Amino acid sequence: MKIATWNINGIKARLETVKTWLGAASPDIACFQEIKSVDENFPAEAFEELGYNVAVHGQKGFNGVALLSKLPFDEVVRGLPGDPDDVQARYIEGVVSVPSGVVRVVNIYLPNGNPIDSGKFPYKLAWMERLKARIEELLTYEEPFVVAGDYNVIPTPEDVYDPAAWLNDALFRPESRAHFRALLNLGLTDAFRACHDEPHQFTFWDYQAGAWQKNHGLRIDHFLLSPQAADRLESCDIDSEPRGWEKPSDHVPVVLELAV
DNA sequence: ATGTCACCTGCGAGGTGA
Repeated sequence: MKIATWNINGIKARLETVKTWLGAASPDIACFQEIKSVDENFPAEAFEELGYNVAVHGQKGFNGVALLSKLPFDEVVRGLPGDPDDVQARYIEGVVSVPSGVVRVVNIYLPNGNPIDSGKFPYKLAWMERLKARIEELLTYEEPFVVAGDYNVIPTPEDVYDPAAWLNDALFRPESRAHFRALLNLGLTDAFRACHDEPHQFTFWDYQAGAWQKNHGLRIDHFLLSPQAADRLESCDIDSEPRGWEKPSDHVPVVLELAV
């Protein structure tokens, strides 16, 4: 089973690009972040024509996540549990049945957290604590699950082109990295790092200052796997090609293969 | 590098978020 995650930076601006990539890569499940659309305006029909079931958790103007699956959803959860006052659309879960049982796919758009002297940074860290609590709950099911998405966290200095330049950014602050490590310490596996040890493998290049041309990138889009999913890991790769296309997202897809 | 892009309001260009 092939599962993809991609921050598409606006479905309205990216529909043709996304359809082209889906047609070629043909993942069984796709996790999109930053759809920047309300549910009603998400072009579900365009993806249904490609053979996908569609589940959306959107909001007006920014944020928003969507799940596409060639298999029907047995269950969908919208919104990260733990704070009824949080209105930001950054979380959706879907469960599908596979020959070996079930696979749960958690799709997240983790808060950016900049600037660090604003309320956005504590919101990010609190969101990560709520995510940890949800993952602890899912671990009790002892089932395969993947937590895919734009984490807005650079895990290590090898995951950024110039660590010194990013020390005071919410994506690389020690607090953000510690919260990310706390997820790994629950027993989750960083799928990309389980498959690749080369430094400077990036999933995001800023639109500004020729970042793509200079390979000034970050690795901030991740798959974290439960033990039962990690046992089924076959491959995890970054597809950087779409970053060079016309009208690209600033992120590229990451693709995971699980034996199910 | 003050470097770019997408979306909002609302119809022109500035604000927000990344």
